Amino acid sequence: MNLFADIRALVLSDLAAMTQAGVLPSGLATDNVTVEPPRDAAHGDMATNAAMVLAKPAGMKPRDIAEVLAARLMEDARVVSAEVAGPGFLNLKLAPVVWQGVVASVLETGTDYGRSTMGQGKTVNVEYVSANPTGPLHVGHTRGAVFGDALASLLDFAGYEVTREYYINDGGAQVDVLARSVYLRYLEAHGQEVAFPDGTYPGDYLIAVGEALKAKVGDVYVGQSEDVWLEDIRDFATDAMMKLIEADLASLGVKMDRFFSEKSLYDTGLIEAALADLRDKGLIYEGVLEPPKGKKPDDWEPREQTLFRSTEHGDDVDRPVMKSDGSWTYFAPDIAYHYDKVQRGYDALIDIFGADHGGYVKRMKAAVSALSGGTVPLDIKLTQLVKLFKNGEPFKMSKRAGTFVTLRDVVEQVGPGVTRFHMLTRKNDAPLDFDFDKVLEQSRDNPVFYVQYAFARVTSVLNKATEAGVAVDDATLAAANLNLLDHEAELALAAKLAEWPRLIETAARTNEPHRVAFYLYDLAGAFHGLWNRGNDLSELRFLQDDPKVSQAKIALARACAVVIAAGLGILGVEPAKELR
RNA sequence: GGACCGUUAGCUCAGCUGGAUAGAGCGCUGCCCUCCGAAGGCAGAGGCCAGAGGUUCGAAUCCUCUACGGUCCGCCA
Repeated sequence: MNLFADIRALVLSDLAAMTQAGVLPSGLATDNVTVEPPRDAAHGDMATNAAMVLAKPAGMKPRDIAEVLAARLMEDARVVSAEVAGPGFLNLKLAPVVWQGVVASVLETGTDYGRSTMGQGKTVNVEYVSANPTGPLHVGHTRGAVFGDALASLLDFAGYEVTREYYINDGGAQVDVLARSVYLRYLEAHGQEVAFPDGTYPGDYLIAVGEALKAKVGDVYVGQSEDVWLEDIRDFATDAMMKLIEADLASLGVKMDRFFSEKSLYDTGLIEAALADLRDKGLIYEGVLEPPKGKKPDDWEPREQTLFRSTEHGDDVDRPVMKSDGSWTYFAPDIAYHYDKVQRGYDALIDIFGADHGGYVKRMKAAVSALSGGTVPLDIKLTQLVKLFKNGEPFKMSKRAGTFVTLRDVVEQVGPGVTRFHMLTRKNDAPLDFDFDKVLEQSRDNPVFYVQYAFARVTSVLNKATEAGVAVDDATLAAANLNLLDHEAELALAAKLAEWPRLIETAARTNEPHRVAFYLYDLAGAFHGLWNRGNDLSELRFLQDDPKVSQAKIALARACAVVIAAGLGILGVEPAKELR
């Protein structure tokens, strides 16, 4: 149930009737007719721009249309008043029974309230994290992980069929480096003194891998040359790293549906197939690129390479897919991977990259556009840097000084819920401050706490009511006499709940889960506001002497908690029944 | 030289498909704690939405240019 959609449907049906009656000319496009909450609550509950949108094509004055429409709208029982305002807005005031109905509806549908069918079961692949399998995840990955995971849940809630996917970069030189690093740890496990030259990974996390390798193969690789052990150790090490990464993700509550190996692309001929597809479309050629203007690399020399004509699909320059020595560039398996996603039949693709990969957006979009013939949209979301603070002081990370902050560090210090919620309190493309102390602060300016506090207060009210012998299970509350819920402040809070289904659709359409976090903060604020008014005005308290009245008011409180739980569920955060 | 992202209150940031007098928290000023959880509450001040053009009934929102900040720019991953 989406109240705004319901009222919009009412507006459209009245407009159709006006056309029927000859008031409006036929054939008017009503796509741009909106019904939304007015910015200023004094204007009423909802506003429609119908008269303004239609005035020009109908050749009529906005106010003339608005007045006729207003009269018709008021015939509906849900509409108390419809007033023409400003340049031709129609402000609607809705009957209390509408808002009371929202509360009942929330309690009847539970945390599924707001679930949308806008996705129509279309399949969407969300690829995120996709960090190199060479070590534990760090804070930067954390933001991508949280964002991607919340987005996936959001789309699921909005009616899409979502696949969460991780692309393992296990085909390039970096996994060879990993293998050599593990080999050194392996030698170390055999009691040898080793040094870690530049170009190897010295991290402690490989010590255990070296020992595990020793346990598995004994000393057969000791003293052997690289060509003997490289492939085997590479597989072993990559496997170990992916287990580590999966555990990191699990600590944050992220679970992928599928891990896709870059290496598998080489074995299956997918790269060749993808490139053949582009070649058939006339988008592959041999050529020489211009050097980049302004900043010419010192060692630049023109070389003929195999190029993808990405400029045909919106890119700025064509991109090499094969190096001059005949091996693939990094871009080639990327193309093949997206080719595979297209072949799998997804209706839409979403990639989450770190902002430092912003330069790859156009070429990836070009590739998908070319591979799918423009039929599969690819949206790429960039997540900006996370700036760490400790007690207000910038917290510098340094691998060398050992102050390198991993995902695990963050989760262990502040918990997965706080981490996830806080990471979503900024738009994905804006930098984010993360202060280890402030995110745990229990005050109004910490959104995580403020939302949880609202949920905890409701739990507290439910407990008190139960102690007083008042039945407060959801079924009872939904069937309570909600007509008793008639104070303007209470109806305003119910109206806030009515915005939830609409917010879901907006957030899903724009692929912006942070909107959910902001909404929850807003809803929590409205709830606390009503609570505070109860301090001065006892009739606004949730617990009353008359059990019937209590039930009606508690129904409203419980409905807020249900929506908060639903929203937190999308963000992957556990609601807290009590705070200490 | 080019591409992408950003620029909204003193600070940190929201702002829906273009909609009415642009919002929140912090900070500031004033008042308030016997009260369902004061881990605070209420009220107020504070804005040329970076600048300039354009599109239209209407622009923080769309387009163009400029300024400032960030990220990136042939075979690396």
